Amino acid sequence: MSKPSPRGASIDDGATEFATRDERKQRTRASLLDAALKLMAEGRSFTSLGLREITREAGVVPTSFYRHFRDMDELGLALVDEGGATLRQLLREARKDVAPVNDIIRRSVRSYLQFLKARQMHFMFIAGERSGGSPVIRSAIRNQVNLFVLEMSQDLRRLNFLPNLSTATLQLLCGLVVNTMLNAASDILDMPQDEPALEQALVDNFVRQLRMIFLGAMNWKEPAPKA
Amino acid sequence: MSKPSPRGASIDDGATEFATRDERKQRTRASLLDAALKLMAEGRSFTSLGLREITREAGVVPTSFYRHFRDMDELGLALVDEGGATLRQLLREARKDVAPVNDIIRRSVRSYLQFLKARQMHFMFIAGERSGGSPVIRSAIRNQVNLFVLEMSQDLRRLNFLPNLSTATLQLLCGLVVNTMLNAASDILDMPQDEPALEQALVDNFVRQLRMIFLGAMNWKEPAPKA
DNA sequence: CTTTTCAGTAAACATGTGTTCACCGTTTAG
DNA sequence: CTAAACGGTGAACACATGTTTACTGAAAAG
Repeated sequence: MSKPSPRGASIDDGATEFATRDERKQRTRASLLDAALKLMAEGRSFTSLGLREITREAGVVPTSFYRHFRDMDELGLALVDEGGATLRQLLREARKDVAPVNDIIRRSVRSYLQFLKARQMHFMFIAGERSGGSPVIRSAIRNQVNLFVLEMSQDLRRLNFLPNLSTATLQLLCGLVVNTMLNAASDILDMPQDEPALEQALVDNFVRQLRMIFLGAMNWKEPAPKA
Repeated sequence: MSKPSPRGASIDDGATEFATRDERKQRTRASLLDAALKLMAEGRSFTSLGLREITREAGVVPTSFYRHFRDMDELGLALVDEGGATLRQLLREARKDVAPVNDIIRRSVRSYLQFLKARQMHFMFIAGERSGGSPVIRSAIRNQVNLFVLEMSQDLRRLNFLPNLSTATLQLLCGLVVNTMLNAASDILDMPQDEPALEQALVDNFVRQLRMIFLGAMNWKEPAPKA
């Protein structure tokens, strides 16, 4: 009659039995974070999540929450950190596919989509709470995204991509690309996932948008610095 | 002499006194909508708003809510309608400033900013709930935004702006512009409003992003239709 | 082996929630 | 002028919420 919790990872993995105390703690911490993400994936905003709701979903008693986070904001910030880590990982992944200068965009989009599917919830969280919800986590997300933009522009510079553009302009370009990326993310993740035709349409549109942006960047003329 | 009101010190507005019943109803309906917007402006997402909270802010008793909306979703959809109307009004406004083909972008941005300030909350709502929160209002917003993109592209066509671009490409361009607009909106509205220097930086960045996009559009080559 | 530490538990609390119901007083329609 | 329609009211309901307090039992430290 054991009704296991509906979470994906089953509770006793076998490994659970022989885990050190600290490992166990990190484990329930992670399941709290996962619970929050899962609830958001079902169409709720972060600010609408309740503490009890999360602990219920995570399979612990409400009071356990306080062993890990002072309040909901702290949990939200932890989620932002995870999201930031995901973004950085995406960037690290992208650094490998630098070889063919030919059809970069289409290639990059392909690996981005792959990454997007693998971390659906993180992207949903970032894209969703970037402009809505609690000011504190909103600004934390903005920081992470700005950092991402910065790193990306540095990568482009290092690759000698559009070498005649100033650093500021490269950052402008990357900001535009990242906005487009995140918009596309929430568009794509919102789709019924059994409609490959519609998804393909969205992806094609995404690719064309990027092409247009890069076309603009390639034809950009740096203004002479004002006297 | 006015006859003494039985409820004692009631503030008559003059206007309130001589309103027809239906006008009064629309008035409290509007104050419910405004209350919701105001609460969101204080840094909450729509899904986190409570029915009682809204009626409290609006100055009516909770049960009155049901005289206007079946539930919170219905109120949310009403807000989306208002937001859509705002967008359409922005477009109508923009149709007037078509004369100088010279520095269109800077001019358009200026009037956009003016509009943005005047309807802060609507834009905050649209930009904030576009990717987060309840699926039903999210998709409603998406509809309104798509409609806006469509109308805008038709306007550009009518103005013979970039006449060598196909309709699909014009829509692509407008989608990109609208995304950039909405992102800029939430960036700008988030700022402490007594920092004109930072705001100017954001606006400049916004203008440059648009320039880059339009540059891309101007250099766009329509692909030959595939055999 | 003993003692301390500490993640998770159980019960209780004050307060907030959405929704229902019968009711009132004015506006509207006949 | 009378009767109906109707926007707004107040009390009540069953239940959910965040947080506190004291407790448990196993892992870690001595």
